Amino acid sequence: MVKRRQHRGTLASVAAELGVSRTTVSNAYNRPEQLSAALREKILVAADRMGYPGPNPTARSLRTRRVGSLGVLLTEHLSYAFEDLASVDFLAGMAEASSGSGTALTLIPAGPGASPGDEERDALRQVNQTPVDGFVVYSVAEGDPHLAAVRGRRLPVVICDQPADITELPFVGIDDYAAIQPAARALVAVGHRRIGILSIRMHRVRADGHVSHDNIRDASLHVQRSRVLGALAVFGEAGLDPDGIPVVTRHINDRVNSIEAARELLSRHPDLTAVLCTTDSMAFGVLDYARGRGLSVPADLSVTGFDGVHVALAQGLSTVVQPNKAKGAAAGRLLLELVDDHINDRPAAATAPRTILPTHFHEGETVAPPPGT
Amino acid sequence: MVKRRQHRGTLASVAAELGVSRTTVSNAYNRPEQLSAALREKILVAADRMGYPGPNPTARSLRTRRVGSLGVLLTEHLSYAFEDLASVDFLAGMAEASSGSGTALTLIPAGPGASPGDEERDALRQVNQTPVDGFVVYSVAEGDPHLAAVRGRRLPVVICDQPADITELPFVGIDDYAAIQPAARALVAVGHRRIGILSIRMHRVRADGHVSHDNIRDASLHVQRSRVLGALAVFGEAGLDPDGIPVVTRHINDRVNSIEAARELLSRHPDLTAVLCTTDSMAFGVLDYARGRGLSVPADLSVTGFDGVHVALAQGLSTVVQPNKAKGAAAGRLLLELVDDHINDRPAAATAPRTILPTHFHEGETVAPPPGT
DNA sequence: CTGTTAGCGCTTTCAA
DNA sequence: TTGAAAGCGCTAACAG
Repeated sequence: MVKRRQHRGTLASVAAELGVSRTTVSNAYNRPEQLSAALREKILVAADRMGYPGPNPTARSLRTRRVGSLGVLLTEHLSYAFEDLASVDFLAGMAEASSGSGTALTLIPAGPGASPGDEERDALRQVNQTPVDGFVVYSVAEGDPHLAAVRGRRLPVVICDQPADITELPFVGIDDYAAIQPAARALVAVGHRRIGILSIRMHRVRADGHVSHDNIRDASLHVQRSRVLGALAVFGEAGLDPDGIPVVTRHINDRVNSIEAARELLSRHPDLTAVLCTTDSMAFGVLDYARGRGLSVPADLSVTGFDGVHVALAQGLSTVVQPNKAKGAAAGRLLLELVDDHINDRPAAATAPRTILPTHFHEGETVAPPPGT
Repeated sequence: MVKRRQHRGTLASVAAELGVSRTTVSNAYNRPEQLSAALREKILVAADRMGYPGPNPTARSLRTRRVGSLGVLLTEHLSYAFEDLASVDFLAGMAEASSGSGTALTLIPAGPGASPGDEERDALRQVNQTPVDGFVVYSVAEGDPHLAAVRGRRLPVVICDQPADITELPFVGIDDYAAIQPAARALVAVGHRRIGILSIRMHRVRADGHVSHDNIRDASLHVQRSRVLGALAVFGEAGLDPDGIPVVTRHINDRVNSIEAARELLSRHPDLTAVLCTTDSMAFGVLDYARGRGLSVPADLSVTGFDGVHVALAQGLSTVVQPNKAKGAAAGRLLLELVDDHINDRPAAATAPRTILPTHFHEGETVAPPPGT
């Protein structure tokens, strides 16, 4: 017996069928120039007839040390990522970068694992189990165990948005602290003095409701922290009492939670004349809530957002526009380069590149002087 | 020399370091109950110290024949998928299904390949190169070579939306022909007689502009074809001359193209009092165009959409609502089951399951009697 | 509870 | 142009 090497569809089985060597069949797929066109055609036809789908990608990866897919690690449940238009735009950018090079995109489920006690082991498992050539880590909290797991796996990594303080790793993001300031200034410029802030989560663990400013300062989610602090700085400079500015957060920024957050803020502080939001999704919540209460925006209440997603711009929201798609494209392209270097054993750059993309304030139509001015 | 088996970080190197066998180290990761807690801990700690990130997923996959990721094959360029809110909702559903089971999601770049001549070989390469446990094929044209490539690879497959006529493969979708009819009926019910139709592409190759009804009948994209034919049937029953109903298509349904399509339709047929669209995105294009021309909707022009994406409902568009997210979840769950059966050599069901999900018409506020009634 | 043996399917020198 | 040999890193029997 000839060592039953031709299970169902393997290179070996095709080679055996045709009486050529495995190398030759392999070459037919990977190095057309290494054999005659006629032989190549003969092999491909035979393979087709035998139902051989071509070299098994897993085996090939093991040998070549290249998978052909970039991993994307997203905060929290994967399905939230698709509900937030900003992260969808980011993914569109990544898709553009990766598909340009024929590389696939693998979305890693980074949800809180099945066993709450052993979150770290779960995270390790989720991250380590999936074959990829490198990772883009998108907007993850500082102490997230998934991030630790990604770093443990000796593969190229690009961080997008947060954590922002890991200088050893390449970074793509914006200057959140400065970016939000034009929105805050727009509000004080037209005379608002009683302003509230709505933000999505600042910590990995859920803690909805009013947050103290101390709490903000040691938030583990840098992006939200910077935006809130940036706005507070502007309000302080304008002579407002920073401590008089209520900040309400929600862990998830979907429709229901955003409306609920607006209700919490505005029913507890009915005197507010403006709400600054750290995402467009929360601003939509304020708009919805205001509509429900018969408040007119901006006559009765001014609102600003952050992100500049399509719908926000189309609806005339006054908001900070950040280049979400460009961010994804930049992160994707950078990672592709790093992967290439890594696979070819080229040394990494001495210092990790940091790309800070520009933002701008879109005036929109949801800011006006406070009522009675 | 001991056969330098400890390159940098391998199971073998950890085993050698500790003087145990590879099996034992493997068990420490995969079968905790097979060794003492103390030894396991010792191994895990040593691995950590040595910078061993745990079993290489590619090698593991090769051995276990399981990758831990589901492939999603999307029409056209990957980045379009993120621009269309309906497909984003679909992906959210898939993400929900897959992450529930700790499985990742791999998006296959199915764009028209680099070499236009050899599209088929390119498609094969893209599909065959990526390690996955199975595929969900989302809304792909009948003759698409990527679909052929997917079928060639002997892995479980679920088709979503189209092609609808491959009865050998499991299918998840809706009844497009019937689904659009309430929208068409809503228009004729209030008295519209001069109606235009806007649709996204019906063929794989780009062909923007007015299309003949013959052209529609042999469209390779079943979904669009069914929607248009379903609407035409209603109009015919209502006594309209089907041939008098202009149909305009665009290959891509982004904002710019949709507005442009609306312009083409309405400037060539200024007498139209209503536009039925086969996607919400195109309906938005009509709304935008109408606003630009000073036309009031629905007083001057009635509009209906299809998909029922969040924004459409929020904006009061009269549209057909289909359960995009549920479709993704159903397809994902089904594929997970099939993958499980496949890996455990359980035989597939004799007949491929077909899941047809329900749809409904959302009345909205963009349909009213034609002007002058 | 631990170790030995035998591959998973492929690519890659190197030699013919 | 083609082929033989040598693994890539791991896990699944099976036997101790």
